[in-house]
Amino acid sequence: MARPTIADIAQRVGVSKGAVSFALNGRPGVSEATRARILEAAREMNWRPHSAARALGGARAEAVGLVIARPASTLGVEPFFAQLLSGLQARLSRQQVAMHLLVVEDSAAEIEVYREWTSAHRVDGFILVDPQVRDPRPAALEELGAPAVVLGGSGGPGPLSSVWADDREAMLSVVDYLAALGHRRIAHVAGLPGFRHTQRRIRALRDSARRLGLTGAVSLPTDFSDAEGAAATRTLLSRGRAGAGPIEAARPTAIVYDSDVMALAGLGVAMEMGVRVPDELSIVAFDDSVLTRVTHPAITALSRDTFALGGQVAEVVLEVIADPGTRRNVKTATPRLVIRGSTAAPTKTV
Amino acid sequence: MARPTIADIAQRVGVSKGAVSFALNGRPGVSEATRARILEAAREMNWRPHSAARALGGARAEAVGLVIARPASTLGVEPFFAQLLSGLQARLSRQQVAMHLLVVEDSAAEIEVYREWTSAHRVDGFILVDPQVRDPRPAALEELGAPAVVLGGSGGPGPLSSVWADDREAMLSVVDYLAALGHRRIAHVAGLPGFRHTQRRIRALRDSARRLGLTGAVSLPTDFSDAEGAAATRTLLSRGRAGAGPIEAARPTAIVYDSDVMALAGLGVAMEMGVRVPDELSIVAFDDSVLTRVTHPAITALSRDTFALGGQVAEVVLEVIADPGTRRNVKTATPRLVIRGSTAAPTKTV
DNA sequence: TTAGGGCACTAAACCGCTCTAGTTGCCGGA
DNA sequence: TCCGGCAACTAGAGCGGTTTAGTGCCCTAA
Repeated sequence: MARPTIADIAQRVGVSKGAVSFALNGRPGVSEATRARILEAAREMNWRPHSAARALGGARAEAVGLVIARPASTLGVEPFFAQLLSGLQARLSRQQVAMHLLVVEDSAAEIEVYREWTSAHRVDGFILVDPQVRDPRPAALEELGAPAVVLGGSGGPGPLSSVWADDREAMLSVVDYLAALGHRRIAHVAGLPGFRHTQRRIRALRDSARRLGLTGAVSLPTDFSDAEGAAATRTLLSRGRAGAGPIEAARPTAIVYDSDVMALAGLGVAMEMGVRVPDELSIVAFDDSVLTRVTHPAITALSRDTFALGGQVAEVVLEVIADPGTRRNVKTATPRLVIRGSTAAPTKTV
Repeated sequence: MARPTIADIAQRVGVSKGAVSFALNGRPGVSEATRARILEAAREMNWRPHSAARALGGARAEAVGLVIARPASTLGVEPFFAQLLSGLQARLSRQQVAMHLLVVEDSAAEIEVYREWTSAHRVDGFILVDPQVRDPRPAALEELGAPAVVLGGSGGPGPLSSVWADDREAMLSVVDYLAALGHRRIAHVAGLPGFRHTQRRIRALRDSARRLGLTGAVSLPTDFSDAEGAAATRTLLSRGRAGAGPIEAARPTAIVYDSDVMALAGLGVAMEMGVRVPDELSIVAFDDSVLTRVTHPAITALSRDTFALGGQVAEVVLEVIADPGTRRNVKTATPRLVIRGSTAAPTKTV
């Protein structure tokens, strides 16, 4: 038999479809003896449920959706995403919940996919990543009534659950640390300016600089690619070369990078330009991974357990799916600064 | 209205469900005027197809399945996987085909998931990764009649399509290169011994060593983790320290690593042990990524376009799904050796 | 004039499962 | 003895589509 259905089982055991359904789902309505016979027959016939048929009846899809609006090519570069995915999987697969994954062009396409997957009962909930400054997606998800959790959501208003880290506090800890070492000119190679967390970091740096009286604290936005990270570094390190620019345009003694990949690229540029790290330039990465640990010097980084983060996100999305009424707002541990060889007190040459 | 169905559309336009179905699927059977009215109504009512309902009727799921039997925690470490995923996505999303992703414990669980997803019409085909030496999975997929492509399949017998690279040739090119530099003692920190490609590489090294008359060519299997890579390196570099071991046990002058992560770990160990790279030890990675490019010295590596590889795999799986009769056996470009700073002629100290 | 064919469309079965509204048979109590 | 109640089970509608077997109707050609 191609694929046995409950009707086949019913026929074989000599009961009705309904009885088989009850038995297979552990529902009352059949005697234990009959249930045993049905289960045995199902096992023998190698029966598997047809989730599409169940979905039609309104059951769970046992899957969560993750739609990413980034060029697919950048996904593989960021260890962050892979780690996150791993963490998600680790938690989800414990309940045999799969992940439906799609990479799209932009937010509009992303919303359309939300629509389709929701109408089609293809997933039970969504994980929304890369929250933006004026982000149309949360409203769209609300309208659809789809359970969802925002990763990196600031925990602002709106009924969506979120899991987020305190970027502001993290940035402050970096600046404090660098300032304590004696750095006065701190630059920031930021990520995409449309991202919420990029904004939060930029603002934190600016505030912190004002408070500490640092001059020339500057944030350069990029697209997160190693290419733009390198370019930004080149720009920064070329400053004040010819000597007499204003103080703001003097070469920074420390650079904070919004991702490990960019920090790495920056380190490469520094070496290439003959700028010694950490003597002439301190480097801090706003994300930790294998990458930062294996370079020489190893890169001081804000470290967090991205794998665990994935697990937390999965946990919350499962909760929200189980009980759509709940709203969780989980603040994860603030990334901890791990001091490595790429940072030191600036030498007093300039 | 919560979610409009074709019945709602039919009622509104004043035609039958069948007519609506024909119109929405571009099938003949309705006049152009009616079709236009139906499409307009569908648009206005914000109708979306219900894929579960379609799946019940036997239609495509517009998704491919990827089940990975590895600890989820290792996924994030290997840039390879992320890159592959990106490449897959890039190709699949062009046709709005999603990916159904699940991480499981072992091959048995993997096969069970194949069963379930196939019976449930959840996916249209599978991508099978990490082919093993005596692998039960291809047979299981054949039995299920599920379209599938094996990534890294040797293109052996069996009706499954495959996409693979010539590991043997690649390994030969590495050994030839190292031998030409003057290396005689070449070690190999291999991956999981159960993997086909690990076996091919081990065999290629052994054959090559015999042909070139190299002594003490040895392969140490690992689990691909940086921890085991480091441990293997430590073992190798500790050899011949006290002096008078047999030649086979002397310290190698070159180590080939089966992954970039392990090569990185190995480089770290060498530095830590005070073994200078490349003077005292040459290092080659059997996989290229950001990782190998950013270290100092940068690591000589067998480079291939993993992103493109993902695209090829996606292409083949889409083909096989479109026409289950076809069997493609795509040999990808052999990884090309990119010479960087981690390899040099051995110094004649030993 | 009429048979025949094609077009536009309808009615209803069907996919596999769930779930509600019965129906049957048995048991205990009045 | 009869009836109510309950457990065990059945019948069948329904989920949202697709698809097949019609059904009129109009046009054309003999």
